Amino acid sequence: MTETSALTPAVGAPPISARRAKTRQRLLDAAREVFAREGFGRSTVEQVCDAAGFTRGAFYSNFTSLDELFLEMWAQESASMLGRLQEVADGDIDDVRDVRTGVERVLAVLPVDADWFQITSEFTAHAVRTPGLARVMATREDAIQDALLPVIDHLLERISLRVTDREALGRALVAAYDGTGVQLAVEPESESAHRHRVDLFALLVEHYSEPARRRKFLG
Amino acid sequence: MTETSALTPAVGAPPISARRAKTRQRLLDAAREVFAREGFGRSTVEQVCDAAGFTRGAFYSNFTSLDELFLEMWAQESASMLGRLQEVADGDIDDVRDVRTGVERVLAVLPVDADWFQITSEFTAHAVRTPGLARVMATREDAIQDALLPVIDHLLERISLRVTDREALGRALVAAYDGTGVQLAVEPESESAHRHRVDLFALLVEHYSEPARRRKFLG
DNA sequence: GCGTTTGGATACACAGATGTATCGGCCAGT
DNA sequence: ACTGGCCGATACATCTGTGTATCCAAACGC
Repeated sequence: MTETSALTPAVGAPPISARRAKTRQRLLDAAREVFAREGFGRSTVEQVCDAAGFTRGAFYSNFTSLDELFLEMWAQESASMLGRLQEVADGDIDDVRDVRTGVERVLAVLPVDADWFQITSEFTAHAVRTPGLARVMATREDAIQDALLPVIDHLLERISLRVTDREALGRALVAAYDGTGVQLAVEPESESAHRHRVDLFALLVEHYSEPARRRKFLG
Repeated sequence: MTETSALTPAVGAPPISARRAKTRQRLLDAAREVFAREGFGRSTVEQVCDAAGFTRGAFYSNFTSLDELFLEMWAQESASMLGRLQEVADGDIDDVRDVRTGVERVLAVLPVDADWFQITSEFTAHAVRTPGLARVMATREDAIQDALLPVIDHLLERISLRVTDREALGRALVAAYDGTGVQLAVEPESESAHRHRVDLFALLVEHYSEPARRRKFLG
């Protein structure tokens, strides 16, 4: 279900008071922290409540299960990421002169912290074996591509390039992001790991683009 | 001195009887199945024992914790994968005429099943927050590269190519493997997902290689 | 064959997590 | 202020998993 930011009270459901919204958010924030530290499977309701400064009563008043909390936290964080991506497209890109600087601009807004990688990684594993969640994951892939490609388009236009195969580029970038994420998480603070990530992204973008003015040569 | 039938007589440790080795293996096999189905964090000793057809007594007689069992299972599976990779290098490659067929040959021996992806994915997350295990992961990366690159070399030699930047290619391939693994797991049985994986591998190999006979042109 | 040893089964004591039922304080609106 | 309802705290019953101590049977040496 995509009852994401709870800004839209479902019809028939009681409206959410400001107080309630605040404790919900504190629980969500605490959950992110605890899941990252303990792992999703090993986290307990009580740990989350402790981290949020509540007792379990607050939790059961707001959520029915850890799974539900996890899902909402995930949706929130994903939405936030897509929002930041959008800001790159809307922001000032005059200083972007080549593919690399464009790539770095994009990567700067994506969450690189190990915490988020761990959460994502476990969620993925969890989702794969949970039919309902598998679709959430697939949807996420699509959403990322939908948000990412316009940004790429915009940046490439700035340097007179155009994407040749959007589908392939989108998939490859998502894969590259996930794959290099593992390496970044395993060897944190490694400068070379980050450089390799940028290299890989730039390579992909360049491979799937061509000069904007002319059609692709055949022959 | 009746230290007769020990397979690996670790100094100080009691030798492992054939019977013991067999139950250990049954537990290890069961663990792979249960971890994939339930997730590592949510698996219990009893679930593993049930799947293996034992009681918890057998488990505690052979392992001290689930972590230990997990680690041994992981090591076993990894070793098996590297072994199969080696077989590709040693096997008949006369029919490999281009990069794509070589890539397909390699990918065919790597474990593509969703089970293994899930296990790996959770283990990675787990390892990142467990200092001792992080090194195991880093070592695994190195081991994969060490096993993979000679195979690549061998296959490329067959079609008169040579690798230009081994380090970069190794990292990129591992990242591509992990990254596309997510996609394959999320949309199982998708033909296009597999094709995209092959495309990505081929692209990387081609980008990081050059004709074997001549040195790289500069200028 | 026959003890001896080895290895897995059984039983138990304990720790920790869950979910629910209930209570009480805090913040509206008048 | 007063009060009614919301919302988080508290207490309890229950369940599940763990680890260990002990028992019993099958395998091995002589």
